[in-house]
Amino acid sequence: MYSITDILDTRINVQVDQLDLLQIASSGQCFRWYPMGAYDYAIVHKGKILKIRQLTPSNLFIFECSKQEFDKVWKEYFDLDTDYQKYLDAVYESEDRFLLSSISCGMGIRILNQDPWETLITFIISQQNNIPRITGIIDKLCRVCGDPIDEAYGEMMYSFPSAEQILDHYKSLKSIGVGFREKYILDACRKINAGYNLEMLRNLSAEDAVRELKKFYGVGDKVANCVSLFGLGHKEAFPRDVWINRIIDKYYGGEFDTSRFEGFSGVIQQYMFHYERVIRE
DNA sequence: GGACAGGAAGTCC
DNA sequence: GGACTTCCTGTC
Repeated sequence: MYSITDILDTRINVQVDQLDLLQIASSGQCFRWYPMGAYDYAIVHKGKILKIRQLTPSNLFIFECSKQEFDKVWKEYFDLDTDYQKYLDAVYESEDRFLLSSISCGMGIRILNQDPWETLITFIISQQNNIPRITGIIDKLCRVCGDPIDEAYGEMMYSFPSAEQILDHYKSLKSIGVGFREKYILDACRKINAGYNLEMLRNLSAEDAVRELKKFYGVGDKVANCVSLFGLGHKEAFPRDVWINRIIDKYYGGEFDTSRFEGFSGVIQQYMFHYERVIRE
């Protein structure tokens, strides 16, 4: 899955199978990757900045961080302890033509383990919205409400704001451009500020976690599944958005059987989503 | 270049 | 089934 090939004070070299930064950056699951070149990114996560470079076309990566931080933060973020080959093998065995094309096209996509609070707000913002604009709104939200962390490539990076920080700047939400989603964001902030613990949703099944998340105002089936998949580690969560519904109509006659990929259909979903978007362009 | 219309990882009522 | 904020993108 991965092996560390070299350790220095401030960077470590890692060899990883099934990881491609450009693929993940364009897969629509994360919005805080700042490209510094196609295979060079500054990534903000849990108040930390990672500068990472992929040495293409190899599967070698340079993580600019300590060994300790790699073990504590980034290993989990990139899901490095998960073997993605077994997901690919399941698709090979299925002999499903659309999925075979999807994984071929999306080689190197992983499901990142992002922060559940950040994914909740991010995917509330994503509704009825497009990816470039989502990215811009999230960036503004962090600049206005978050804490400055450090500079990366000459630009200041900000943490994703807490519920309290967003509430402190609630008057700025309009100028940030969140639009009609403002009331949803504020409701989520108040719930979290009152002590709601999203982390506990990890202990539930994906189905129960989705049911709980849908109690948030402005969180429906799609957003709840995204939070479950990208923020809570529930790989069986299967977000159905317009793209996925289009795929199911077009290639599967309106019915897609997720039980073929018990426990990881969300991973398969991500390859499907990515492929349909790529071929549409 | 600048105006304009269409549409966007949905949800609520 | 219509309304919802705002702005990115393609088109003229």
